[in-house]
Amino acid sequence: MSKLRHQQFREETLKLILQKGFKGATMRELAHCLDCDVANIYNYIPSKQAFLKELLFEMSDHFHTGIDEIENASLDPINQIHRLVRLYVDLTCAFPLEVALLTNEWRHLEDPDLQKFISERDRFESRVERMVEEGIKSCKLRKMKPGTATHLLLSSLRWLFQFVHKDPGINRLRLEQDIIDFVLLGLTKE
Amino acid sequence: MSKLRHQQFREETLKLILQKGFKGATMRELAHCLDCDVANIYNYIPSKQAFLKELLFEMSDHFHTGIDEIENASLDPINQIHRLVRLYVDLTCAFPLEVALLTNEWRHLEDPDLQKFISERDRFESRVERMVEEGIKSCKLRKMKPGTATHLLLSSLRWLFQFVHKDPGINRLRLEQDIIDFVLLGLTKE
DNA sequence: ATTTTAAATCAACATCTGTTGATATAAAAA
DNA sequence: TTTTTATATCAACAGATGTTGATTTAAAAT
Repeated sequence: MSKLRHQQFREETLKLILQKGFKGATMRELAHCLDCDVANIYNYIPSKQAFLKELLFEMSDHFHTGIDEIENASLDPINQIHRLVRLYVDLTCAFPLEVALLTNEWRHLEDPDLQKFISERDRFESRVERMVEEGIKSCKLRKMKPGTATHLLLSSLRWLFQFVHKDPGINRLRLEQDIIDFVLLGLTKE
Repeated sequence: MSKLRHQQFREETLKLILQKGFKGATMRELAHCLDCDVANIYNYIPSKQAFLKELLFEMSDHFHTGIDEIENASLDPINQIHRLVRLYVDLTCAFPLEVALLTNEWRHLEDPDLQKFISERDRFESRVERMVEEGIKSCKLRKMKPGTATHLLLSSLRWLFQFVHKDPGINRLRLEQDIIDFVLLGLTKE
């Protein structure tokens, strides 16, 4: 089992799914991209659905592990958000196509995986919301509804993979700083 | 041609597409939702693809018309961005499911419609970027790469329909203000 | 009352979908 | 060398997919 071929397979598949969506990316078209027969693909994965499931939960775990570390570092709210942004940027730069999958294709999971995924996703958002709440309570953050603030924060981060996809050689540190500035300071000159 | 039934058809279809994605929402399942026969649906639309196409370009036009007005009002950059946020919020509150379609399903268009859509979308983003550029040049906005600022701004707005979908009775004016504050001032207390 | 239009139903189509079983070749391990 | 393992190919299936044509019922317009 050549790791290299596996890697190439994974990348081509994710590229095609990004372009056409999970349901739109057919096994036959994928085989054409990989320049092999359809049946051959099943030497790499048990099924299309299993491929989706594995990658989604793998990425979900990465995010949860990352936020574990942030929680355990006992930082003040501002620095927690710093770290959260950095987590998102780092994961997106390391796995842009996988993050795109996470954002776009989770609804094609089948029950009970779908329900499990949704609850993990909700749990992640709750953890972020708790940080934001802390920040507002301690007056480090501007007073606003924590739910709204959390959604806006995460919404800003969700399309990061497009940056990285368009420009793979992007300066990660610069990107991190720009996003932190946007999220914390907004667009206006203070 | 009962307008009411048409409206109901449109809404059920969009709801199903939001839940399952365009390709995942099958005609048969849709028929089941509408409690009618599959063939009957074709009294309302010429084809699934035509339905997608019509709604996407309808929404795209709404956004362009909105930004036309903003450009013609000769406002300063800050107020232009105010108005842009309001445009997004208003359209999302008026057509939440259609905005979701615009965000999630455009890649299922077929050529040449797909190409046309993409170029319209790029044009919209360019128009926003021009506003942001103006703002930075005239020192009303913080100095940063206009491309990054634009993407972050639009990214924050893109998931608005989730707010509205979760809570249809949401206070539109309050939402507008919260978003404007986030986008312009960020999360921190100045 | 008659004509026209909309809305619904049924069975059926051609095509595309993911997936499999049997099998052959190439590479690696013993 | 022999044996095992990874990789590839072929043809095929069972089920799902969007869509159609012929036909009927219900409503609206004249």
